[in-house]
Amino acid sequence: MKDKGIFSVSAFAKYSRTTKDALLHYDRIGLLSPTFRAENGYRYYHPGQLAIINVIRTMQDLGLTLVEIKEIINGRSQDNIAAIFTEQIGKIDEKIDDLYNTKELFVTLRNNVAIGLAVKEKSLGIEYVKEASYTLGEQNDYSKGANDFDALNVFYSKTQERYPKLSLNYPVWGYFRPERIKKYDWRWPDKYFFYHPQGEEVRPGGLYCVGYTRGGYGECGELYKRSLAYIEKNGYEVFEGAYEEYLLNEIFITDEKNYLIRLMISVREKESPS
Amino acid sequence: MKDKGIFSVSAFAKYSRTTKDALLHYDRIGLLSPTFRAENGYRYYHPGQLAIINVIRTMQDLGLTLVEIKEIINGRSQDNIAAIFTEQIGKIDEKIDDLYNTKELFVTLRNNVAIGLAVKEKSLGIEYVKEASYTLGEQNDYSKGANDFDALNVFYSKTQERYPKLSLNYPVWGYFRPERIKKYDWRWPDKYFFYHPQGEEVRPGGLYCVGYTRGGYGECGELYKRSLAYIEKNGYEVFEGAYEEYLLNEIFITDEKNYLIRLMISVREKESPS
DNA sequence: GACCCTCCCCTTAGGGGAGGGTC
DNA sequence: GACCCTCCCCTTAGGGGAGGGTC
Repeated sequence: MKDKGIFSVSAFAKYSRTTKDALLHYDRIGLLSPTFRAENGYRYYHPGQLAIINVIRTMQDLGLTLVEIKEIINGRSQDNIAAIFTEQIGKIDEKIDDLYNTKELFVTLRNNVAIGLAVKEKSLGIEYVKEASYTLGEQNDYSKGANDFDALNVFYSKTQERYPKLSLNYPVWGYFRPERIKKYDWRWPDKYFFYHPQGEEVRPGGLYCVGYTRGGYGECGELYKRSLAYIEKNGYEVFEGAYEEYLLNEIFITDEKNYLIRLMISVREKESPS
Repeated sequence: MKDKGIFSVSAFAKYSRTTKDALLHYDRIGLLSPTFRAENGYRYYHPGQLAIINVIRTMQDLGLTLVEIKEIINGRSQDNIAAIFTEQIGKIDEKIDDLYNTKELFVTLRNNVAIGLAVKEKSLGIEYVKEASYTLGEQNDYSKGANDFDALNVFYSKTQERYPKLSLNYPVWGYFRPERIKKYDWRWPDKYFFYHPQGEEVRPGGLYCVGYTRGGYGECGELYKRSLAYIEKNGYEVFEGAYEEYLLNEIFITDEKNYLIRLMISVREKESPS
């Protein structure tokens, strides 16, 4: 039965660049039924029905569900359709925005791996580090028995308030004030921070004692000690604070005692030689 | 039981910015189970498990399914994760691209509505029209009993070959050669075309007799006749061909006999006065 | 042999109860 | 009273058969 311009399911599927299953589904939910049914139950479509397929496809691109499309098709007019287009164009812009944000995160994370792979573990030395933009939290509050988990939660909440669209999957790292480093007190960070492209604070550039090691969260006491000894021995002193960063963390490494840690302690040359 | 750093389901859900239902689901499918279960069946989570939640969330952003995430988590290393990031960054770029294409289509369609609403129906006149980029198909082949549906199918296939990423939801319009217009033969278009930003052909700028009317596909014979009479009466003649465009089609209008049609016939001043 | 039909089961990532126990 | 548990049912847009008839 290949009458001119009359299609069976499969033929119409091919003609309209859909699948047979999709057409059966549309028929089932009453979105688009064949123009007539033969006595044996065979479905026959008219080529003009391609128009409806196009409408459906366009609406699907707009992100609407088949039920919504069905409603729209029975009641569409140039005005409400135009409104839908305007609305959806806005949504597309938002999605593009979100994708850019996600991409930035992934690029950041991937760069960390690259750094992690290039770095010599256990290496240690004084170097000049450029400034970088980041988001730095407020001083953590450990009173009333609060621990670092509570502090982290506070940091997350406040950061999300400041940057509602920012992914909280950026790795969070810890800042330590110079007083605490000098006192060998590096159990819990003073502030949390993370690097991300929209960061409005600036991690100062300058001289840092930069060292790497492997370990779990908070497990780099040995590296602190080595760094402080190195700083002392080479005629420097702790200056503005320390940044403890987990370049390869649980996202990349299974063994939670083997993350790659970078410790950067801000230093300056000692004024009066000891 | 609010031991320091031990969370019940709901507490851990809040801490990890998920929902209780999601955590139950993760437990069910073996993606993330509580560190221990009390004798009464209560689930208790350790704060360190937040790391896994972060991994899951990041991977979900990457577009992976929970099953894939489960596999990755048991076998992740900096190398394979880095590869996944690189791969997904590519996919994000593609998605952004697709969204831009969809957006362009929607903007085009919405602009058609705007034109449609602004236009005076039945208006007719000679005006200068700027050139525009579009994609023009080859001459349609109506031999061997082929009809316009077949021709359209050919046009779609070839266009998709040329522009694999182009949405075929752009409205397709018809071009008629001058000879056919003069012969009052405007049943089936000579070529199909559609306007879209990547179009590589150019619809020539110049003088056109531009008219509007309401009707179904192929139902603007009356407008052709009126236009030809107008052209004749005002000392012009048909020049390069005609463009028949359905500004408001089935996407916007339910009544298939009431689409808004624009007919543009290329004209020039007659050389020898009749 | 290729195509059509009608069941019927299956997939993702949870959300929403119901009914009964627990902090 | 608020929280926890275990079933159990539900959602999108079809895809994939099985079993039996039809061009």
